[in-house]
Amino acid sequence: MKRNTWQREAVRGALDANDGFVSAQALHSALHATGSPIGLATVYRALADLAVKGDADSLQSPEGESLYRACSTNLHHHHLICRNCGLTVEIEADAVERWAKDVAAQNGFTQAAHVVDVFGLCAACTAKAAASA
Amino acid sequence: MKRNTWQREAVRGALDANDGFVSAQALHSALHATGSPIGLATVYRALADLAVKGDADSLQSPEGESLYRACSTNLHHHHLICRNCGLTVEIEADAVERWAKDVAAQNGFTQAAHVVDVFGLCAACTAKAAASA
DNA sequence: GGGTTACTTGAGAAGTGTTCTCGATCACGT
DNA sequence: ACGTGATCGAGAACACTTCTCAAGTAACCC
Ligand SMILES: [Mn+2]
Ligand SMILES: [Mn+2]
Ligand SMILES: [Zn+2]
Ligand SMILES: [Zn+2]
Repeated sequence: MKRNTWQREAVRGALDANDGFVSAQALHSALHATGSPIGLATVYRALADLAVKGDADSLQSPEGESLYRACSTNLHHHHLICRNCGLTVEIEADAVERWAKDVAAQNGFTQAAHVVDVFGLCAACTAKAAASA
Repeated sequence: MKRNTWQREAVRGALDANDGFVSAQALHSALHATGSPIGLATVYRALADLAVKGDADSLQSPEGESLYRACSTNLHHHHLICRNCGLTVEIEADAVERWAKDVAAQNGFTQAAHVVDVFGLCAACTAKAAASA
């Protein structure tokens, strides 16, 4: 049985307050900035739990860090992520789903899972980069 | 100018001898097993160089480890990977390429890159798993 | 070939993200 | 309230990767 603690609520709240993908450490810093004394290990545990329960999506940044996000739907979908500010657009593509399943089956693979993410610079960050260049 | 050392050749050779994706540490172990005294840092450096030159493909395992592979083509493609034995099938899918480009453009994202990998259990590993179950 | 020089190597230290340990704390059913 | 076991948090431990720097050596020049 899972207990309700202010720590778990704080993590969920911080996730909800962020619209992009964030790392455990970034979330911990954000919480500390608001005065919360929550421990880093607890943030990691809470995020892992949320991901397992399906209440949060997680992915690895190109640099290998685990990022989390409270998504609007718990249906399977993918993401278009700004590598500068973390802004995220949820995308779904049945064609890609079918393709992934088919390519695995055609090669005799079972228990197939896929990683499909698109990283780029969002419009705002693109404009900012152009201005400072 | 980049020098030719037996270390670099050894890494390239070990990569070529492997048909699946392997980690730097696994490659280092394999080399040591053959009696090579090559250093771990050197393996990391050689693999990074190969990846930059386009002579090796790299991706992150679901566990966050960087894996490398000498692919048969240096054209853009993706992979179907056995998460048990590392066996890899190279796949290309123009439809996915187009989709990735379009979804980024439609949302105002620039400099889009995509991560598309399929992980599963190859036929052999599937059979082995069934037999031991 | 011998000398010069800058690139490369490797052992270990350091860095980074994440998980583990374990005594203290606290949620929750009774 | 109480008891009990889940949860917390500080720091240690871990796994992977990169850095440091003294020693080694490939490549260029003569
Ligand atoms: Mn999908
Ligand atoms: Mn592609
Ligand atoms: Zn952005
Ligand atoms: Zn396999």
